[in-house]
Amino acid sequence: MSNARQRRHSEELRGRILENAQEIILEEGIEALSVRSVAGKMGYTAPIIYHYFRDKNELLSCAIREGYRKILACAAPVEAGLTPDQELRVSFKNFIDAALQVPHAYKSFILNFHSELLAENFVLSRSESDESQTLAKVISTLTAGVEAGVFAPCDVQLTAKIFWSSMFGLFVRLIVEPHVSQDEREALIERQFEVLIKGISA
Amino acid sequence: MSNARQRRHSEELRGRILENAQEIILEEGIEALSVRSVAGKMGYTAPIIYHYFRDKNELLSCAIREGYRKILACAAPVEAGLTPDQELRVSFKNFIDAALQVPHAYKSFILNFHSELLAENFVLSRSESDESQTLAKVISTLTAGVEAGVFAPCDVQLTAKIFWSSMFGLFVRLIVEPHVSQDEREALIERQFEVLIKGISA
Amino acid sequence: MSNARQRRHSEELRGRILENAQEIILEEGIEALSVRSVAGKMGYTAPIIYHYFRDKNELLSCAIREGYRKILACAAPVEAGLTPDQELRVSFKNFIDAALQVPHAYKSFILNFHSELLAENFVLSRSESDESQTLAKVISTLTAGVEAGVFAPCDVQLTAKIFWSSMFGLFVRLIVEPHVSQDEREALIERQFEVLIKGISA
Amino acid sequence: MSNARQRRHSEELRGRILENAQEIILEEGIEALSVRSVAGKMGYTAPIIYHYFRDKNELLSCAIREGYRKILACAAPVEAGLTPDQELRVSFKNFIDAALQVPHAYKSFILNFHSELLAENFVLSRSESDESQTLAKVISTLTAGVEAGVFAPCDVQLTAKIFWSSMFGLFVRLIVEPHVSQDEREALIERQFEVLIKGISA
DNA sequence: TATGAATGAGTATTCATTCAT
DNA sequence: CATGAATGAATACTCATTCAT
Repeated sequence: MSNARQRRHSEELRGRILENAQEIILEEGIEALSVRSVAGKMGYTAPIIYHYFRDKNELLSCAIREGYRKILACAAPVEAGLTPDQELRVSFKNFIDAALQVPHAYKSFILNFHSELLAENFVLSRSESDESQTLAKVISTLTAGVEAGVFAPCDVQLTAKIFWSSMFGLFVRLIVEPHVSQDEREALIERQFEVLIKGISA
Repeated sequence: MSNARQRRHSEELRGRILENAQEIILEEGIEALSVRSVAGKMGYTAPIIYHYFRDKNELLSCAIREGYRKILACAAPVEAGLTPDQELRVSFKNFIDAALQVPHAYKSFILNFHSELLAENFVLSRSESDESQTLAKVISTLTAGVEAGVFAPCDVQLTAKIFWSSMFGLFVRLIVEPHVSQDEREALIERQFEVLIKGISA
Repeated sequence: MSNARQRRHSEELRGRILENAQEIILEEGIEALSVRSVAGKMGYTAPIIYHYFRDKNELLSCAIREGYRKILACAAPVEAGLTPDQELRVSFKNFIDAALQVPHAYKSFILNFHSELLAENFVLSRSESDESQTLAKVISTLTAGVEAGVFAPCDVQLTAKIFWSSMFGLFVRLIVEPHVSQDEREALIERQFEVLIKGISA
Repeated sequence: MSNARQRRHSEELRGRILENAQEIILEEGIEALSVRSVAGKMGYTAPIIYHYFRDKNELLSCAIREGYRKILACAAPVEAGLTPDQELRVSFKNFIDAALQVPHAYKSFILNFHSELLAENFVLSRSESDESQTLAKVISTLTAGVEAGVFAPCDVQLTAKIFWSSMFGLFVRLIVEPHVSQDEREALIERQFEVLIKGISA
């Protein structure tokens, strides 16, 4: 068999390992992930993992990182033709709604402050030239709003960060507190937007 | 006599165990806490722990709960004679400043979503009659502000919650992202208050 | 307080320890008996046991021995005026019926072949002058039967032993096999007597 | 090739573990069997056991079951051409003689009322269609005897059971009481057969 | 008399990891 | 490529026992 095919096969297997690891994390929690549990889930035995990952830690890091990316990718794109404040509201609302349908995933991936992962997802401490994807859209929407005279002139970078972190706070609490009714949740999200939007309005 | 002294000794030892457990959690992370690690740290052997705690879980819960209380106790009380918005600003600012001096503690205790502890610290999902201490002060200040005509009339419960969770979000990010400069931090806190206060003002 | 009273108290406590140990054995099985479990059951702490028993083994031996004696004492005395074969039948029947009402007790005490206990309850290997209580009555009844011409002349000692051990075998199986219906049990006992009595009849 | 060899090796090792477990049970009693004791006896470390047995209980069950089978296998087959009563006498005699040469084994395995094993060895409570091997031969011999007019007509099932349990009782006592002389033993066995056979004769 | 403290030895079990094959 | 064997180091937990008080 050709070298190339082997390589493809090899990468594919590595990918499958990661997928299985993510499934275990989601379904049984992060401490249920063991070298053997992931190998066993795939019908393999433990040592095979070491062909593809140096040690358990590498496997774990990669799995969490990928899981995190997958989740962020879920954030639905926003339809065009909205006013800036609608845009902010809709995009966050979409994200939260999507997220709360798989709260487990978020608890495992977003709230897992795994050291290696953390550095990759800084939001407050990035330089302008290196903005996180997450933040970029907020910034552009805010800028548009300020230019349109809807939002008061301000340090857009700074404002985007506190907007984002405010929403993050509500988001985390909603994930972490399981007994908030749907109505209550809607009310909280709505009220938070109301306050924030009013707070940044012209 | 002996009885009393023994009892005091016993309680003191229990306390020391908890302190050592908290230190381990702080210094090495929560998964480094084992019955033996805490006993060993104190120069004891493992079984003695079971004199004071039914099992590891009880030890863990108590340690986390106490750690959490210690931290909350740090939140400095606010001086009198402030306007409602100043009061909110000062109390949160104090809390964040105090917290950021022991950021490790927060990562371990506040962000440790240990199941047993979580239930005790729900903020969003409490009924009115059972408000969390954390929230109570926010509510009373908001109410005072609304009555004074400083804040716009609103659902005070709801608004307090989103106020709190917004601050929580910023707070978590500040803990989690270690490379935010003091200036930047001040600016973020200031801006967030600005927006929130404006958002709820009359 | 007087020496005598102390002594009485001491013996009484020793007795209570044994009773509690027996209860544990009966209710939770023999491997549930630990120095601490028995002390705890009495509201005491473990070390007190060592005032009354050298070690756990002594406690265990004594408890089993006493339990065994209590059980044997249950064997109801037989009414007078019966023919020898009736007497045998009735006395064994009584014993088995009584025993099967607390099968747990038997499994724990009679079937517990604890080395020290065993020696005290030999049935086959006693000398004539040292017959076990258990056997004595069988022997006297057999003797009476032989003298009355109901049973065939024979080595009464030997016959008593095999009579006893035959019944013991049925008895053990009935205790050990829990799914024998009452009817089936009656039939087994009846048939066994029939065969044995016929086997020793004149 | 390698696959086959490995498999053989694997099964052999499993077998060796069981053998060592049985030896421990025989020599030191059943409560001396621990995962580590058996591994240690073989020069291995404990975890290897878990390659071959799910947990200690599986190891224990297998070991006891195998031990039991080995013992039953010892019961020598009976030569042909005997009368029914001779057949019964000889087969039981053989069994007892064989058994008493390894009395320890019996104490450990036959008298070990391990829950899982027990169910497999019920004798009294089996249905007709599901007779225990142990009982089957007794039944067939009895039937033959009844048909031949040697034994009195009777409920053969029932009679076989009491015949078996009577012998079981004697057998247990002989194992449990170590100080019965060979002569005495012979006499007991002989007398018991005499009585039983007379008891069921036509 | 009775206790609390403390321990040492032991239990079953899990896991990451290595290595020869 | 993949495995089975094997291990060392953990883990939580239990228990009998001792000793000073």
